[in-house]
Amino acid sequence: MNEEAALFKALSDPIRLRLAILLAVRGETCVCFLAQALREPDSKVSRHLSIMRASGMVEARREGTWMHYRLADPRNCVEGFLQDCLRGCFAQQKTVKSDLKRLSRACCTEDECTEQKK
Amino acid sequence: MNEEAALFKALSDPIRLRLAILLAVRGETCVCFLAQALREPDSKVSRHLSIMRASGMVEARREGTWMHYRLADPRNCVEGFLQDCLRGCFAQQKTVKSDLKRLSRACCTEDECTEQKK
DNA sequence: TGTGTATCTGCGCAGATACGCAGATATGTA
DNA sequence: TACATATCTGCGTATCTGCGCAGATACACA
Repeated sequence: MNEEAALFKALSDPIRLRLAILLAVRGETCVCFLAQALREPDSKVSRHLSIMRASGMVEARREGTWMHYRLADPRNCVEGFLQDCLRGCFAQQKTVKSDLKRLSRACCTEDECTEQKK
Repeated sequence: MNEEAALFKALSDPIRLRLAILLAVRGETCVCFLAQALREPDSKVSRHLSIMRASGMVEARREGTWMHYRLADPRNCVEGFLQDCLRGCFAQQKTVKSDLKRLSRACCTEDECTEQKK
């Protein structure tokens, strides 16, 4: 029960919620792009991502100096519901739309953009 | 965005999560039965319920000395997802099963049981 | 080896949170 | 009015949280 509560706690901070939505909508993304999307300092974003990682909600993959974060595959019913919720409920949210726009712009001013988009 | 985060925060404490599940599964219930179901003191349960109420997630109705709490009707997509999650994901959870069993027992040792069950 | 970029972490502070306990409040009944 | 029941609230304390800042770490490349 504490583990489930920890999942909700991982989404209980506005910064973390925005990060989770971006990862849910856009898929794997590296820290610096997320920081630009949210217009928050790297260190703050990094710290929140590590909190989310500790809850098991996100996973990370290193590629050179970049760390790519993504939502982990749902391990149970609750995580499935939450990810559907992140993807389905927030697209029209004003803050989220701005975040997504800045994320696209950040990615596309970088060389690895094409690679980033697969 | 802060309002949505507040919803997750309301479920980020194990006591509140258990309360929300009971309300989702069993419907309107009064404080003393919830306290017996969780085996926690009334004052603690009452305080957590008031936190949930402040987030808009639950509503209360007074009937004599009893206060009946229930999940509020979903006001948006997120609240809908969360309530479906509460109802759908936790039924088999060990703690939840115990809570539900104690809740049934508590209701049925009281005169207003029949009324409680409608 | 040294330099630069991206990311993470230790620290101290301010404010939030959860707790138990005692007492206050609201209501019903006599 | 007085008393009982159910619920809520104020208080003090311990713990947790989020923050900015500075510096540490990890990696690529020369």
